[in-house]
Amino acid sequence: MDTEAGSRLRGVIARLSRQLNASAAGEGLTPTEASALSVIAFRGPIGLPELTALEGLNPTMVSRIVGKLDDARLIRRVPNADDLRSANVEITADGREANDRIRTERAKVVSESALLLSEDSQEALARALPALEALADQLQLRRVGH
Amino acid sequence: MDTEAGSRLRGVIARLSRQLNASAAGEGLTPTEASALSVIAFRGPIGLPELTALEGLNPTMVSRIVGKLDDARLIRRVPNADDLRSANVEITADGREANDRIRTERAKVVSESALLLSEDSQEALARALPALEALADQLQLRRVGH
DNA sequence: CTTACTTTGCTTGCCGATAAGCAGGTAACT
DNA sequence: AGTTACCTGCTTATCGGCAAGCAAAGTAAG
Repeated sequence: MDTEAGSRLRGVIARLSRQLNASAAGEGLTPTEASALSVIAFRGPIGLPELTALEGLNPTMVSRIVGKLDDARLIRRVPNADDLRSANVEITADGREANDRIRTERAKVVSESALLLSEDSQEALARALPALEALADQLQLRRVGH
Repeated sequence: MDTEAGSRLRGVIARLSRQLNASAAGEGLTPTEASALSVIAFRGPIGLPELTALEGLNPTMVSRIVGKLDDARLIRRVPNADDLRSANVEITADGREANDRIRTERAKVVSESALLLSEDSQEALARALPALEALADQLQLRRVGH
C-alpha cells in the first residue's frame, strides 16, 4: 500500500466515521457504548481487559461505559470467584433486546446506502471486511507496543 | 449487504477512526484540518460549499477551519470577482510543504500496518477503496436529503 | 496465623481536544 | 428590502487521559 492509497484510506475512514456518527440515533447510547454492548452480547461473559482490547478503547472509558450499561441494566457484572477485584460482564435480557434494536437500526443506514452501490462495490466491501478488521488490529498493536 | 455485515462495517470503521486519530501527530493541525488542507491542495482553488461537500463537514466547521488555515498561511483566500461574498481558497507554498509532510507521515502509519497483512488482505483493501468512498458519498447524500 | 507493606484491577473526578450545531451578526448580492 | 455567504460566540456531545482513591490479592516478617 503506497502513500496515495494510505492517505485515501485514512481520509475515507474519517469521513465515514463522521457520517455514521451523525446518523447515530440510539437508545440513549453513544456509538461507542452501543458497540461495547454488541461485543458483550456476542462474546458472552467477558472481562474488562478483553473488552478494552477488542474495542481498542482505553481502560478508563471501558470502566465508564460498563458502569453506564450496568446502571441501565443492559449488562450485569458477574463476580469472579478467583479474584473479587475484577468481574466479568454479561448481557441481560433487556440488553439483548436493546442490542437487537440498535444493531438493526444502525446496520440499516449502512445497508441501505450500500444497496445503492454497484454490485462490484458491494462485493468489494464485503471482501474487505476481514481486512479492515485485521488492519484495525495491527494499528492497535502498533499503538500499544509503542 | 445484510445486517451482520452492516454492523461489522460500522464497528470496524469506528475502531479504525479511533486508532487513526489517536496516532495523529501533526503540524498543529487536527485530523479534519489536515484532511481539508489535502483537499484544497489537490482540488485546486475551491469554494467553501464544495469543500463542505467533499469533506462531509458542516459549514460552520469549514468556516473555522478555513480561517485557521488562512491565519497559518497554509492557504489563501482568493476573492471571487463575480461575488465578493464568497471566495475560493487555494494552497500556498507553505501549505503545500506542510501537506506533503503530513500526508507522508499519516499514510506511513496506515501503510506500515497494512504491509503486515496478507497479500489477499492488502489487495482487498485496495479494491475496496473506491467502494468505501462511494459509500461515504451515499451516506452523505442520505443525510443531506434527510 | 497475623500484621504490615506492595501491587493490581477498577473507579472517579477533573480537564482537554475535537467536532457539531444554533443563533446572531456583517457584508454583498438581487 | 430581502436573500445569501460567511463569520463568530456560545453550548453540547463524545472521547481520551492523568491522577487519586479504594478494595482485593499477593508477599513477607513477626
